[in-house]
Amino acid sequence: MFGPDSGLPFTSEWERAFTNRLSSQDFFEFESLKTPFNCPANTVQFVEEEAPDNVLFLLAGQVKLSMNSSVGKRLIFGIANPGETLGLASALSGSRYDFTAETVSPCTIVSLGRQDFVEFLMRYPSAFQSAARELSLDFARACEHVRRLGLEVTATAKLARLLLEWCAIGQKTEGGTRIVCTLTHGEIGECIDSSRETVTRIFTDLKCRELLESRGSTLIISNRRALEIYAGVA
Amino acid sequence: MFGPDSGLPFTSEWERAFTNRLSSQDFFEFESLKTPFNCPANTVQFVEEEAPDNVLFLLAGQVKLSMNSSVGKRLIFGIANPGETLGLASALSGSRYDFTAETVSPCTIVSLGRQDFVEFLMRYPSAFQSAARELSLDFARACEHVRRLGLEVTATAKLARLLLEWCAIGQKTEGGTRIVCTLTHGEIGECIDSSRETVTRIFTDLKCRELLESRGSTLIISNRRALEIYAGVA
DNA sequence: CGCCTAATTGACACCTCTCAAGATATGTGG
DNA sequence: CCACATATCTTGAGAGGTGTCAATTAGGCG
Repeated sequence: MFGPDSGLPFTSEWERAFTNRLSSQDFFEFESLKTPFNCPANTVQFVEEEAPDNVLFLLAGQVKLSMNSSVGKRLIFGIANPGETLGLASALSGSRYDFTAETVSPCTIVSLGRQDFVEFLMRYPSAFQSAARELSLDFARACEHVRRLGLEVTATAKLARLLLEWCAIGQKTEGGTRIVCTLTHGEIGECIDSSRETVTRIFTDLKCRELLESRGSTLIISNRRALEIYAGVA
Repeated sequence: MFGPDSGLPFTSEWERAFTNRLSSQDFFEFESLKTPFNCPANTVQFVEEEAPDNVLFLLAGQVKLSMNSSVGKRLIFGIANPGETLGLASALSGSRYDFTAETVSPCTIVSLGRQDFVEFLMRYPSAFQSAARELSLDFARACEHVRRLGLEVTATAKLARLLLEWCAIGQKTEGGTRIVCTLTHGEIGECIDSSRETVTRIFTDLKCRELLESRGSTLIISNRRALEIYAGVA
């Protein structure tokens, strides 16, 4: 398995933070809690409203976090990347999962029992602090989602805001900011609460105005400021 | 000030949880961190995007939590009641406030410096756990808001879902569930991302269908199930 | 090459926003 | 108690954005 100096990826930032402070014995205790596994794409890890038995640590792959209504409508809450923790809020409060988690690519995941996880955190305040920080960031992301859905009036502004959020983690080049987006138009629509067709129309419009370029799954935004102004993003 | 057995209200559930486990000396250390004050209605406590210098504990009164766009649009995130902590996520991560907090009635508030608060939590894991639980509930509430805005299609469904959420904390009587709502139609609109007029129209419609009664600031929902079905709430 | 998914584009309907006018309620001062 | 001011609610009419349905094209993969 992984050790403090193994060089293998840690499950998340907080794990790296606290394993550095553990003795070998404590570290092995933590290791014994881990149950890693691999799974293919399109596998549901847990479903919203389910009781939170486990916390998941995403080592490799991507996981789609979504909310589903009984009438079939779906809203994509976000895409989790390696290093992120899934079901953290539910683990800490014991309330049911807030969203559904489904792999979008083959994943390596570590699963910890909720009780074991909580008890472990109680013994290592620095680990607890890191977990709390991650949870705070989850909260901030949820707030950002509320802003995107509720504060922007038109679908154009919502999409522009989403693109600008993606820019924050995109790669900056001389030609602009590059974003790799493997989502379909339909899925992008589920991120901003609009239809597949509307996303297509807005993309076409943005390309005509030279605010956006796309090559395959890569999006390029040459002038972020112009995009903000055109879409009237707050 | 307040002591473990003073009988006065505690700032929140987590405070009650951990003060019971503290020695007198530790308790007085916590007390020394507190800086309580009173303030009138319509006072802004902190603004979104501001650096989080303090954590606030609401002892009495109500505080409106909202998000504002640069073009004047506003979204009401929620109303905080006595016992709730404001700015908890920002305190733990250090990132800027996610929303604006403004009193809607005269309030009694305890303010703690962010650093003092975090250091205190690090020394008392049980307090930390309670704080984490409250933060998790904040996260769940944010998710619920995302659902309300994004998963429901019509304004009627969004409003119905909001009413049903309020029912959860409302008073159950033989005639139905009673909710005290001091928000104006315009403010309710800001909760569900629709206009003042739309709220009026939907309220009128619901009353005609006998799904809702209103007497002053009291709303009565006699048949929650019927409301769910009519609005097609997920 | 053929199939299948995704993207594209157009037409139309509908919900909701905006604007406008008026009614009702609440509060204030004489 | 009345007159007035302010805030909130109510209702109607028109316009615009977006969803839905439908038909076609493009792209990926065996």
